Amino acid sequence: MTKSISANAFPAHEHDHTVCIADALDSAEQHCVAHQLRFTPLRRQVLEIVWSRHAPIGAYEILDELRNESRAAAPPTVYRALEFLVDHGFVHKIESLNAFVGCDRPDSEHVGQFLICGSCHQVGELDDPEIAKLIAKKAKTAGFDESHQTIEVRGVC
Amino acid sequence: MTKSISANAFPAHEHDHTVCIADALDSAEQHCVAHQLRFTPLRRQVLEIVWSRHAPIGAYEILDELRNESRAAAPPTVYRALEFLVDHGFVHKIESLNAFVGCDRPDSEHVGQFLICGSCHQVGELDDPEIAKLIAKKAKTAGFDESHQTIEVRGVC
DNA sequence: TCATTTTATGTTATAATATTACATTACGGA
DNA sequence: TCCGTAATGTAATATTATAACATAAAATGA
Repeated sequence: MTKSISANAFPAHEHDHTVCIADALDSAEQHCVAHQLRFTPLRRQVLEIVWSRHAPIGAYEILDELRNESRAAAPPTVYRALEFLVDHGFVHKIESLNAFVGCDRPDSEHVGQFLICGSCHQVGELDDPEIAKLIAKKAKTAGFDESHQTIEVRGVC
Repeated sequence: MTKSISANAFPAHEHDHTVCIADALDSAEQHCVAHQLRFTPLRRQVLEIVWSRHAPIGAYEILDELRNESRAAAPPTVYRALEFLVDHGFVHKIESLNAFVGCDRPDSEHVGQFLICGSCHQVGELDDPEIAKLIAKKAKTAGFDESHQTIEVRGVC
């Protein structure tokens, strides 16, 4: 591993992004081996496309990329791969953008807490248990049994 | 006013919903008068449709309702009215559902914190400044200047 | 190994959500 | 009353997502 596992928030501007991609693919591969999941060429290819930047990417942009890379692809091709990747924590969906970002911590049971920069359009991930706990507590107080949180914060990084 | 202004979370099962609707329309009207906004018949009609239940309603369901009520309507009719209503805090968009719910506190500068029940499909609103502040603080620590929060919690009420 | 079953992908069509562009109408202020 | 602006009507289209069914590839187990 060439990279720390700390809360990433925003990637440094000068970081070597090829390393990001390689690490993310490696980590996904390892997770799949460990959990007997099939990390097929298509899934790998889609994950690589998602990781091509730190900004969210839409399903149809992914589709275009796949076709550029001369793979037969239609919307279900993309959405099925994304479903797998999201289910296993390799990718998060940003609901307020209908778009997807890579996640490099598939193992951790984290909820996504996203910082979406309106200026550079990158997305940082704040993975703060304190926030998650407070929300769960407040929800419980209101008589609500929480199962999943969506937290997306707009602003400027 | 026949209804308390406390954090509403989930409406009581036996509550008189016609009162909800009337109050919401009244409060919107008052707000519009106070702020010189035009609460047109269309906007009122759309707000009333949104308030017809405590569950989120999609734009095209609203469109169907408008047509049922024999008004000429097309998608932009609905989306423009919704834009006005959302901009002025009479309605919130639930991003993870692509649907809309009424809000009865247009004046307060609250972020929406939504509790979405997977069982009854109603949405409660948790309007907790402590949560908002904690998120703003954590974002700031990560070097992020927050301007808007989207918080949507799934679970069972 | 081969047959069987399951999982993944290919392919076509279509559903659901949202916006653009331009015409028309209604309103508010000089 | 006239003018400028804001709101609405209308047609077309863009964007996001899923359904349904066929084919292929992989895992399982005799």
